[in-house]
Amino acid sequence: MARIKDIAARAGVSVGTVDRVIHSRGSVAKEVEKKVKEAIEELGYKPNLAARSLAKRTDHRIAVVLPQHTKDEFWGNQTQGILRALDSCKNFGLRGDILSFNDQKKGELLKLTDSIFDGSYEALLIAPTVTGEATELMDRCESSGMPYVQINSFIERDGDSSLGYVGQDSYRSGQLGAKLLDFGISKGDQLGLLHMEYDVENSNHLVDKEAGFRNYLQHHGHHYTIYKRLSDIDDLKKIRYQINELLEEQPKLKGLFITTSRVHLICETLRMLNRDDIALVGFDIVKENIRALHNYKKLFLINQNPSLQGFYGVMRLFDHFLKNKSVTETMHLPLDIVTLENVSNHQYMQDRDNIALDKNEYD
Amino acid sequence: MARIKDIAARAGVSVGTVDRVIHSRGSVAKEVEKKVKEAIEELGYKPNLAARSLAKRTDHRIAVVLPQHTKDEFWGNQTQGILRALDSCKNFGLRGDILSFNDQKKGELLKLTDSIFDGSYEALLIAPTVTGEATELMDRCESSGMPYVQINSFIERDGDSSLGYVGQDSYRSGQLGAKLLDFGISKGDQLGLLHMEYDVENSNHLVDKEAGFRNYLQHHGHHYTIYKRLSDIDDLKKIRYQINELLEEQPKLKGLFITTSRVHLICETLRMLNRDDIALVGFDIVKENIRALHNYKKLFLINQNPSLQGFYGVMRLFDHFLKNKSVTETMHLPLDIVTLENVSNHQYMQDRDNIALDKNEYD
DNA sequence: TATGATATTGTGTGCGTACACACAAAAATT
DNA sequence: AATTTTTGTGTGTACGCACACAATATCATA
Repeated sequence: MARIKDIAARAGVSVGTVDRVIHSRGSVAKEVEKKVKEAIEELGYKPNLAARSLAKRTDHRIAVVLPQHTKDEFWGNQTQGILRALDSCKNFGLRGDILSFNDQKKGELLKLTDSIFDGSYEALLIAPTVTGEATELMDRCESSGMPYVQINSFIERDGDSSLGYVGQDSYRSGQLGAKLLDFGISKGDQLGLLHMEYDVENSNHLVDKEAGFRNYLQHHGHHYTIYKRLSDIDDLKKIRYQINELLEEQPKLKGLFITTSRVHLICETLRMLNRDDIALVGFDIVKENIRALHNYKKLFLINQNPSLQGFYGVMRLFDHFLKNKSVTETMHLPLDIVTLENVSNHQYMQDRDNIALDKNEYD
Repeated sequence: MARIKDIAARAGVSVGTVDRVIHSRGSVAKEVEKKVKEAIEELGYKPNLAARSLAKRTDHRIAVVLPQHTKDEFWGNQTQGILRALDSCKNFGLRGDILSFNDQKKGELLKLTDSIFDGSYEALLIAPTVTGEATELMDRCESSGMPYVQINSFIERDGDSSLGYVGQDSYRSGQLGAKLLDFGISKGDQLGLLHMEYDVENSNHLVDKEAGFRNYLQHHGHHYTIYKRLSDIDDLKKIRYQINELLEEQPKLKGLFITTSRVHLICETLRMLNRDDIALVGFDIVKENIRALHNYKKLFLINQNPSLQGFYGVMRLFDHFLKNKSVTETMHLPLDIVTLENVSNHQYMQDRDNIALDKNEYD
């Protein structure tokens, strides 16, 4: 393994010069720089990350901005992945704080602005679920030259500070849901899509899911599909009432695509109505949905790998700071189809994205 | 972050003594050892891996034993994952060589014995597809105290040197295939299982897949299922002949579970026979199967995450050597259901298990 | 030619750990 | 009592790199 010292010898200069070339610190004569770069090339030099992070005196601190978790699920999978990645990076000079905000209230995200930009952070990892406010934050990043990575939701923008997006491909998840339901029903049966969220228009991912769903069905001869929003999405009785109405109107309905993790409520409802012949596709491996998998045979969950989103999001910043490598491409994580038969493996993976990250001998 | 030096100060000893305690090198008075351990506890000391691997003069070398790849797919996904993991570990003192063997011929695996045990390797990562010979190798590991990790196939054994298994859960994949097919057919339709491999009995994973498949169907009222082995699995004409025969015998057959990656041959056959109404479930994201996804609508692939198997297998050895942490539990990777709609994400992931492992600035 | 300014290059130190070695004190042996 | 041996402990160096600083070369100007 070639070291800086070897490069220096090869190029006939000192390690200091090589260092300046590697880090573009300037003050190097052009022909010398060329010689050094050739030496680097010829010897196939790759910096030793262990040594590099050891030699760096200062940590890189990043602010992680996430929506608050609901009480009953305090450690969201997203957070888990982030914490694990941070844990594995801490020996290599990357540290992060999680700043959470209430995404149901306006203005809560922007309240974090001061903390984020008070000088203690070098980068931002953000789940921009609240489009407007998140955009403001990212603009501020641009103007102050602070790199940022988006996870979970994506707001298209092209600034120099952007380090891209790591997250799900909602459009494809819509297609996937359509394919599954299409596969599971018989000729002549009808399909439907159900939004269970308050503010659908302002949630990019819901809009995209619907678009993907429509796209698939249009290309596969389903022209009479039902698209609906539940007005009340928490109260089981009201849900039952609405669903019952829907089923009476649409006797041929045999498959429903629920665009959020609330699908377990529909499982419960349909079981009460004795209509568990209806195939369901919903989202996310959460407690209630896992339970639903046990009770409801025709249920598939699409898992968006939340913990990997967090994990790779952090890793992108790791690459940026520790490897001098800035990835900006979109990284779409796999969409997993989860059933009772494979849910255990997925749970396991969510617990431990990387065994290398596990607590070590002195934990 | 507490360092060894801090522990030493706290315990009133020198760093050398702390080092001896941490690594159980002996020559430490009992009461001193206790004091040091307390200090470690109180300060929450965690070794700095960067410094550790930098200070270690010697690399840990591991032998990776894999079946040869076929010509047209030289870099198996398995190998990819392993190479990536090795690449990311090389700065941290873990190196490995891949030793491959022809698993179609008897005795080929054992020919590697001398190379493995010639003293250049400290550990073994093995895909024990050939049960008998692999067992012999692992026994040798036990008697020489060399740790080993199994990937891909699992041979149950309990020796002190075993670092467990990282791989698929074949039984569950059989259940999963059954569930999918069951979901996709109508009442009264028939299902079947097709082995496309020469030596089914000696392939644990095929036996397990069949068992899982049977299990699911038995519990869901399918009592007339067809189980079959193709005698010729390479020649398309002969396959067509056999399949044609099968379909004539079983007019109600509407779904087939293919236990190997050769499912694309069945797709082709069924298309020629104009019978693409038959739902198919097969294994693995290989070129031919990806193509098949485009041509054959009712096809699902089960992905066993081969590259993650390799990745985590190596990481286990990383933990063992660099973190003094030995995991021995079985790690079953997620079984992904892959369709045309989500295959791109999976391909992407196979290309880059971890962006942290990507080639860096001087590649 | 001397002087200073600037551009370029070299040197030294420390990051946290592992490990070889030196050394002192205590114990065992003569 | 003198010696060897054992046991316990501390010290110093190196790993590869980043960075501060020292040193030297180059050049324009007086």
